[in-house]
Amino acid sequence: MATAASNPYSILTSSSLVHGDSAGMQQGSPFRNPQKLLQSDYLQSVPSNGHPLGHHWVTSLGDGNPWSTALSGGSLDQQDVKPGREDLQLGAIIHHRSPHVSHHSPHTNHQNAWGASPAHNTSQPLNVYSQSGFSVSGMLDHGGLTPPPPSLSTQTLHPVLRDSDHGDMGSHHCQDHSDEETPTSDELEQFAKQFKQRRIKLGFTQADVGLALGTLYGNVFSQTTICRFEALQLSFKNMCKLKPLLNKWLEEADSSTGSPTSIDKIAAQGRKRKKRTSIEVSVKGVLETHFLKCPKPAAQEISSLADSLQLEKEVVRVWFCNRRQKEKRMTPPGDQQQHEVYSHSVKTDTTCHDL
DNA sequence: ATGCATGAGCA
DNA sequence: GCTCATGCATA
Repeated sequence: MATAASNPYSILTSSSLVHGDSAGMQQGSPFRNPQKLLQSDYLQSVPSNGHPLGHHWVTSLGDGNPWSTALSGGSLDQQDVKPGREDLQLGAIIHHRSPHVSHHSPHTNHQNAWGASPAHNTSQPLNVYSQSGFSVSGMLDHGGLTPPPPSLSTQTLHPVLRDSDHGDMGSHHCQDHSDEETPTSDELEQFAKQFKQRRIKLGFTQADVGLALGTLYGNVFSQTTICRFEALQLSFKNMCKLKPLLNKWLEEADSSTGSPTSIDKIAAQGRKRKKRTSIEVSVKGVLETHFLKCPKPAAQEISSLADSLQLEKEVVRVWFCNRRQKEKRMTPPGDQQQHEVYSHSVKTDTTCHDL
């Protein structure tokens, strides 16, 4: 059906012209308390952790072990630097907007869903921009926005789930932080919250920040990523990576307030993208059902599923990938409290034959 | 804000 | 083919 006949190259022009409108609506969501420490189902390979916690981080250790793969994979130290984006290296941080944004601090406290913070984890190989450490109290001097509530997260973090180095890759988690590397999950949560407040206060949209990061440090990020950061919808490692950058931006933005200037106009990307497939709700329901039964269907099963649903196999495959990924993040959309999710069998990750 | 998609790295 | 980071496109 839908082919990429539209305009793959969308030269967006107005994304930066908006007056923080997107920012205004972003905080509207009352949030969802990420309290579903679900997915204990596919933590098949966390047998000897010793801790019964069902945090998703644990599950990560099970099949993917982000700490290990990412560290060795190197996807952490460098992200793809769009070659065609240098043009936007203009002045990204220097466009101030109408300060119509007052404080609204939604502090919808959602306690960090990441109970497990690998305190030992990834000391980012990338540059650590952390030098001033983002003073919490120092940022309140503007509008008197209320500081984040005392995080009632008494559940602190678990000191490490267990070493991730199972002789897979060379040892490297030698985390000797000097200041604030490897923040705790709680710290990340607080930072994200404060970051959002400041950002809005300054009148920047998420997209602005993403662009600014590219201008300042060469790493462009999309509105999506900034959004997910603020919403804590990234992996712990990912959050750790972005935090220093965003922290730096905050400092820059704070010091350069009052420099109304050029808006940036970003160019588009050259990549052709498949038109987004819109899966019907009914079909989604079926997929969900299958997912609950088997989060990791075999290729064969995917095929049959795709066939019965009249979807491309690839679409189904990707759907499951995304679904799994979503489960690994926290703050699962639409869930307020934990519920006993699909926690049953599925120990046989590769062989779930049910349909 | 989020759903579907891409691509790198790994197994 | 999976995970993971990331983003275009869209609701």
